[in-house]
Amino acid sequence: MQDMRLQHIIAVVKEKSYASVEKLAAQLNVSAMTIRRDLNLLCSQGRLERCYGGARLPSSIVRETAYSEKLQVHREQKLLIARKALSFIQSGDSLYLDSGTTVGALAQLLCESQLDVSVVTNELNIAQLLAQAGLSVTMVGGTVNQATGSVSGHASEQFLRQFRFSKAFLGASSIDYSFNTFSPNFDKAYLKRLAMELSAQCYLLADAGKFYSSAMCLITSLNQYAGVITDKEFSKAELKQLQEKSVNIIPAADASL
Amino acid sequence: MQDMRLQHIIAVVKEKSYASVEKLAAQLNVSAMTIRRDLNLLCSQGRLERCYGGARLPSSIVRETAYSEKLQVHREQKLLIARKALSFIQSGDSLYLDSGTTVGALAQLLCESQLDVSVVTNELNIAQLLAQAGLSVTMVGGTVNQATGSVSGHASEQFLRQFRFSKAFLGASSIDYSFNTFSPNFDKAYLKRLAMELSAQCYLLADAGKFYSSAMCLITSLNQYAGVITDKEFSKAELKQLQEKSVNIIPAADASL
DNA sequence: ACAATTTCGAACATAAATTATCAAAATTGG
DNA sequence: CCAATTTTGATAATTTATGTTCGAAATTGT
Repeated sequence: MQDMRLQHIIAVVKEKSYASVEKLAAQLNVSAMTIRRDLNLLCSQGRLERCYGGARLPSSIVRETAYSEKLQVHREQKLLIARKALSFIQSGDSLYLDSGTTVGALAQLLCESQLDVSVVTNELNIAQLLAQAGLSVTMVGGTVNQATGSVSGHASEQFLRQFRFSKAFLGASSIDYSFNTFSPNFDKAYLKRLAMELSAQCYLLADAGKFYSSAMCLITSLNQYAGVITDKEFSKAELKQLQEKSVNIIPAADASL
Repeated sequence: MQDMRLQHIIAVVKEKSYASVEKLAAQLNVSAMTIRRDLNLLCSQGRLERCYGGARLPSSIVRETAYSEKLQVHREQKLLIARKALSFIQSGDSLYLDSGTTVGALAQLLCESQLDVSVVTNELNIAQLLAQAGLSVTMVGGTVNQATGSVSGHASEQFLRQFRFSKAFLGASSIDYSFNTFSPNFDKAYLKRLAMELSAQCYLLADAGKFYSSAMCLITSLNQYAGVITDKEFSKAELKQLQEKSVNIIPAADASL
């Protein structure tokens, strides 16, 4: 039943570019609480944006999200994931940090930590952040992507092959029902695969919203990562499936705090 | 509901380039206090600028990065030099933009221009700026320098050799009495020389303050540049000397304005 | 420079929306 | 059909948004 509701909500928001909790609750004959849960779900999937009293279309278009602003979205989850990831890093590691806001959060924590590591990254913001903090950073060369400020392409691949890493921390734009990771961009997907080849261990950082959707380009399957660090809570059925595919899920929120 | 209000306010300000607290309060059926709170919020986000009794469009669309702040020092001179440099660029050029604030000013102007050029740069800020403006940008890979946010080193040299440029715009930290250019860093000096080798024409951008001091590492002599764009006013004796050494000085401030 | 006027922002009060929590209802899998 | 899980609804506690008042600060006119 809730599937219908979600569809309806999306439709309404798309048409009117805004919908209030109250009206949706009346239209759909459910309580406001249920609508809020739906909106929060859709928001976490990036399908719309939440605001006090309702929801509106995601304003992702062109809106100049400064990097630090962008980090604010789902900041708690991302930080939780990043904190967990940080616990896998030791002084002396040679790291590859992929592009993306969750990995960006990890970079921030890395700055504040006293860890002595060498970092290679393909994202301009991350390179800048870490360099300012005095860490040893190498920027991957290549074609700069307008939207994300990351580099990719043939030149990047060639450049990256000169390195080897003890650990890589990667993002992905989505994860489908068969537990494969995806990126919307072929060059980026390839670069991620390459980084995985060059790393002794690699970890996927994925917030709950990344699950169960897919993008154009396949990266790899979840069991290729040494660990998948996520804040998503899995049902028993899901956990069983994941175990069958020998995927190593590392919950972001637990013990270490 | 305040989300809608913010949208409306932005729209009004964009259209009329100014909106008063009073009128907005009347239009939107809320108290003046609420409008003030909204305006202050939008102002803190840099989406508009506050003024007594209302708000107006932000004066510069350029964002408040630490970078563009840095450009403020000697901003007029740098912009004058950059504007002159811009006049040498045509659509179709393949450019190398060196690191440094004066070249950074050129990058800003390049963003605002409608020129269709391909750019390779070794500075993170410049890469980001140009990419956001939708230009075709390639970032040079390599070790990131903590202070400047530029890359250099062996990996950068190797990377750069893959390219050829129609024009290069370079900075220098100082110029001595014998009209040689200098950099405080060996790797950077080498990278600049390399960029010059790979470019059909190269221009030095140097504000008046750069003259008559020296740094550790020699780059090259002034006559190796196709042109030296500067705001410095030379004496007749100096001009004679420069002419003897066949240095092509291009005054930043003149005619074209 | 001074006073009159307007605008501003802090503090409080109130209303609305949200979250957290728990129990009831619906759904699912055997 | 029953037990286990998930979804939903109701309530209280919390957070957020808005309006009002009033003294301080800015602007204007003289």
